[in-house]
Amino acid sequence: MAKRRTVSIRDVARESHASLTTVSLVLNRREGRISEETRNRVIKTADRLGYRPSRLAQGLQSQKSGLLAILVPQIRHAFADVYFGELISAIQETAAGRYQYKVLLEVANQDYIETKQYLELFHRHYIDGLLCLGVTNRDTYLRDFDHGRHPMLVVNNYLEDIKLNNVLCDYQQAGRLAGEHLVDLGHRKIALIYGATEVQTTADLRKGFEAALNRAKIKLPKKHTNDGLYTEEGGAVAAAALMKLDPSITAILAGNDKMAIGAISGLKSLGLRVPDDVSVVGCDDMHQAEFCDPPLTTVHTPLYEVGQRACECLMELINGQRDTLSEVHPVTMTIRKSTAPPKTTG
Amino acid sequence: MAKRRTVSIRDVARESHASLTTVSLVLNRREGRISEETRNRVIKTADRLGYRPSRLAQGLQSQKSGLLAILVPQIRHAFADVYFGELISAIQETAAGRYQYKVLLEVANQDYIETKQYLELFHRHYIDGLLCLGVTNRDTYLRDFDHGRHPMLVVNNYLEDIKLNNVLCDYQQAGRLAGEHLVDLGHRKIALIYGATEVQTTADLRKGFEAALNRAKIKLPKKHTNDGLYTEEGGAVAAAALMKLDPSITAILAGNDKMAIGAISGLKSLGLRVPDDVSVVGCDDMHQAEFCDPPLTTVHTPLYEVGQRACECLMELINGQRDTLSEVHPVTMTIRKSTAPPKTTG
DNA sequence: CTGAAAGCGCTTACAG
DNA sequence: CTGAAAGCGCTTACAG
Repeated sequence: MAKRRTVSIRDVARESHASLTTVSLVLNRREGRISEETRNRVIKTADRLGYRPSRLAQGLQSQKSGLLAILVPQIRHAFADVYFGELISAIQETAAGRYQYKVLLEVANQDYIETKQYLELFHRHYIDGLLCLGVTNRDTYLRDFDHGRHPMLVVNNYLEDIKLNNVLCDYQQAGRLAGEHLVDLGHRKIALIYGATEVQTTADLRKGFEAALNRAKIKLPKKHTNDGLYTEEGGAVAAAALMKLDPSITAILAGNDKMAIGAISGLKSLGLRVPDDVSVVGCDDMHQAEFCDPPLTTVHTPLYEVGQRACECLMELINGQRDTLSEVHPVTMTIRKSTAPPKTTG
Repeated sequence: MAKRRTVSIRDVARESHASLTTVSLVLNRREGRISEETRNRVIKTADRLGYRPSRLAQGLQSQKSGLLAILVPQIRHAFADVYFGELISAIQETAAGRYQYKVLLEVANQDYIETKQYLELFHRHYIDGLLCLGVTNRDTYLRDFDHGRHPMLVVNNYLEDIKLNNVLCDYQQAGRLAGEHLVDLGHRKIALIYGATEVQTTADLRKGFEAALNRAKIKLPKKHTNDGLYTEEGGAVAAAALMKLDPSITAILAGNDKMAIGAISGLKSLGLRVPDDVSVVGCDDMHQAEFCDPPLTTVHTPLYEVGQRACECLMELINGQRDTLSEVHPVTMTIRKSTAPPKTTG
C-alpha cells in the first residue's frame, strides 16, 4: 500500500520549464494565449508524469464541488425500490454523461433531518445541487429551501404549501385515464387503493380518478378506498379488506404497481380471479408489471424522462441560467391483461 | 439567488479574537490545550456566525475526500435492480451511519472503462475507496487494482485470475443446499437456469448444485442447463426451452430470483403448474420472492450483511488497518410454496 | 495556553 | 506569450 506522492501541477511546471500559470492555462484549454511549442511541451510532460488535477484543489478554488446529491426518504432498503431506482438511474446517467457531474446518495432519516444535514451538504461545499425524491407534505423541513438560495429540485412530486422547483408526471391525468379505462370497460363498482395520503401526487391521482368516475355518475364512497402503504403487503391487505366490505366491487385502481401486484395476490388468496372477477389497474409501469400474473394494465409514468429532465434543470439552476421552474409531464395507459369488462353488470 | 459569502474560519477567528490555530483546534476537539474560556468564546462565535468548515479545504489539507464510490455495471437502468439496490442500501447506510462517509454512484460503461475513470476517481482525489458490484471475469480492467495501491473491494463476487479483496456469499453452498432440497423432495430430472457464465459465483452455484445431484447419482446433462441472462424474460424463455427439450424435467433451480420468477411465468404459459408439475427454486430471497405466485422457495443470500461488511472492510483498508481480505458468508434455504415432491417418480 | 507561518494543489487577475 | 503573486479555506508543526 506504499502510496507514491501524487504528482502536482508544480511537478509539471518544473519538468516542462514553464510556470504554474502556463501549465494551468494549457491544461484548461484556454486557447490562443500560449505558443504551440510551449503547449506541446507542457502536455507531453503532463502525460509523461501522469498528472491529474486534484478536484479538491480545483473545487476549493472554484467553489464548486462537481457533485450533486440525491436525497431519498428512509424507507426499508430505499435503493432496492424500483421506483427510486429508475429515477436514480436516469439522474446518474444524465449527470455523468452530459455534465461530468458525480452523484452522491443521501438518505433522509430522522437524525439527518433534525440536524439539517441537507443544508450542511451545501454549507460544507459537498455539493452544488440537490434532487429530492419521495417527498411528502410532511417534509416541512424543505421550507429551508424556499428562499431559493441553494439549487434544489423536488423530483416527481410537489408540496402543497411550500413553493419549490419541481419536475413531475401529471398524476391527475393518470387518475383520469385509469378511471376512464375502467368506466369504458363497463365497471360501476370501482375502488381505489392509495399510497400515503400525505403525498401530493396521490391526492392528484385520486382527484383525477374521482373526476372520471363522477363524469359517469359513479361515486367513490369511503368504503371503496383504502390505504395500501405503497407496498405489496399493503396492497394485498387493502384489496382483501375492500372486497370484504363490499363484495360487489369489480375493479380496483392501485396508486402504484407494487400495491397493484399485492392486490392481485390478495384477491387470489380470497379465491377471486383477475381480471375475471375483479380488474386491477396499477400506476408506474415498472418493468415487473409485464411479468406478474396476469400482466398488469397500468398507467405509464415517464419516470426515466422525469429523472433526466430533473437533472438537466438542476444544472441550469446551478449555472444560474434559471431561477424557478415547474415542469409537468403527460402520462399514458399501458393496457395488458389485468383488466376486462365486468362479468355481470349491476 | 443572492448567495451571501460563506463564513470562513478566518471570520470566526476575527470575531472571537483568537487565532486561526486556536479556532481550528477548538472546533476539531483537540482537548486539553485550550482554556475553557477561549474554547467557549470560539464555539459561541462559530455558532453565532453559522460557521461550517469546508470539506473541500479540509480534504485538500488531509488528502481525504470523505467519499467512497460504488461502481455498478451498465445494465439497463442498473439502479432499478433490487439486487444492486439491496447492496447499495446496506453500503450507504453503513457508510453514513457509522463512518460519516458519503457515497458516490458510478456506472461502468464502455467509455468509462476505456478511459480508466475508475482510476481517475482516485488520482483526482474524488474518493478514498471503491466498492465494485456486479463484477464478472470479463472485467479484466480490474487488474489495474491488483497491486493494492488503492483501497478497493469486490462485493459479492471474485475474479478467477485477479487477486482482489472481496466479501461475498457462499454460492457453492447455495447450489448445494438447493440441490439437496430438490433431491430430498424426490426429484431426479433436475435442470439449472444459470445467469451469465462469466460470473464466478454462477460457476460456484453450479458446482455446488452439481455436487449435490451427483451425490444422489443424478447427472446434470447439457440439455438440462440453459442461460437465463439474469432477467425475467431470460428465465421465461430458458424454462420453456428446457421443458421442450425434455418434458420429463420436474424441478428447476434458477441462479437468481428474477429468472426464477420468469421461469414460473414461462412454465405457466406452457400450461404447466408450479409446483404441481414443476418445482422452481430461486436464489437471492429478494423481497418480491414472497409475493409471486406461488411464493418462491429460494436460497437466502445475506446481501444486506455482505454490503455492510464490505463497507466496514473498505474503511479498514482506507485506514490502513488492513492489507488484503477475503470474507465468505454462509447462506440458508427459505422454503415457500414453489417446490413440492414430483407427481410421479420416474 | 496561544499565534504566525507554511503548506495542501489549484486558478486567475495583474504586470511585463 | 509568460510568470510572480495572491488567494480559495483549511490544518499542523513549530516557536514562544
